[in-house]
Amino acid sequence: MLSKSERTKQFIIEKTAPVFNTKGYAGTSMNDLTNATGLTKGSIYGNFGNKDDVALAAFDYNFQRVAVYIKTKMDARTSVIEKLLVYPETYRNFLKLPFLRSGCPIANTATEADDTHPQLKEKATKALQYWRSSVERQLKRGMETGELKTDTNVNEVVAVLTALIQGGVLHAQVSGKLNYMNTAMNFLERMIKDLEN
Amino acid sequence: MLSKSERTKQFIIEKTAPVFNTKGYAGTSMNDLTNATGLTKGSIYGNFGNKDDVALAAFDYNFQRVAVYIKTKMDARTSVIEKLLVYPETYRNFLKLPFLRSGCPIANTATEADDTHPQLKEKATKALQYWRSSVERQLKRGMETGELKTDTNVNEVVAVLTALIQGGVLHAQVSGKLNYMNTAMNFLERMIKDLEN
DNA sequence: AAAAAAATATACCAATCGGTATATTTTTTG
DNA sequence: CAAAAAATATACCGATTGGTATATTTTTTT
Repeated sequence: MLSKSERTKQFIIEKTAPVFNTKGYAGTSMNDLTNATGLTKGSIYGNFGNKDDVALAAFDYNFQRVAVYIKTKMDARTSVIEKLLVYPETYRNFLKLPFLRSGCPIANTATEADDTHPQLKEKATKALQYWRSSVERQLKRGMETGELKTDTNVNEVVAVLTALIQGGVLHAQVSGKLNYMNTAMNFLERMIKDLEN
Repeated sequence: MLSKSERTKQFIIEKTAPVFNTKGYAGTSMNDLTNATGLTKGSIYGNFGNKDDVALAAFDYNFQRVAVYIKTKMDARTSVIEKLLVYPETYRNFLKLPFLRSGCPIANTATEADDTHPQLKEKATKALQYWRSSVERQLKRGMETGELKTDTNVNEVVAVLTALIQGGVLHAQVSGKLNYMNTAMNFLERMIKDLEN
């Protein structure tokens, strides 16, 4: 069984992660953290060294939730194209997913922490790298098995897929409307289906 | 001639705009503003009602600089396709442009001010609308003159163009590398050229 | 159940936050 | 060049910031 402190630590992360993703690192105060958890400052500082540590753990949690959600859906499918189609399907309805409602953790962290918080920025960098290499792996595997066209421009597909999603999320957040996201995802869907050999 | 206060007001905006775009609204303090301008707090509050007012004016300034830059380059060209190609050309080298170095004002504002600062969010919304309708107008004009294919999916081109740019800027910021941005811009360039009738 | 250890709450700290009243300087007007 | 007006600087305000020392409670061990 997990120790009390480990459970509380996890509890703090789960409760504060959405706050960090919504209000940003600089915009989230210790007061926000005590409100979100119902715990006192002393308790939070008993489990984390400082606010930074909570923010870093919260980012990992936020990113993992997205990553696990995508991976689970992909694992239930066989062909590479069907697996890749998880992306447009997911982000079409991203407002319905609680861990994506307040935006992509990578994008939110990247724009804020760019010059202000190096540790958070590095986490965002690693997360983006993970995402890209994950898509890249799928594409290469599909080319090896003969499912995808042999002349597939891997780098381009990766760049366009990720950029379309990030851009789409951003536009949906700003405009409050999903139609532009849907249009972008329609395009992405066709692009993915067009990879078939 | 501009009054002293009007000149100072402009001076404050110019000096603080990059700070807001880099550190974000919540991350920028009055102290940052006095440092950036060399003026005292009293002077800044003599020209602006509060910090919000400076931030809002700074956003307008940041966005206008990008908009004017793009428009100027476009006005020097005749065909719609050449005009649209200003986008990939510009964002390929966005790190060299001082007003784009710290990222797209819309993206930076959108991710931060989403739930925290309604006035800034509205400005970002308006700016994005302006951008989209500007691209849309070009496309429609191109279709009318017969320069572009008559079956051009206007909404889709607008959504993909803007999303690719926003996503590309974000990725470049996070990774510190321009290669993914360049790949995305290669794709965008081909897409634009492919609109020709 | 008692003792030891760990986790949480309370009460505080100095520093910084945005903002303001007032004094001083600079600009404009007569 | 004075006087009036406007702009800027100084010195302060209460509130909030992240953080900590210590007291209290809860959990774990014996």
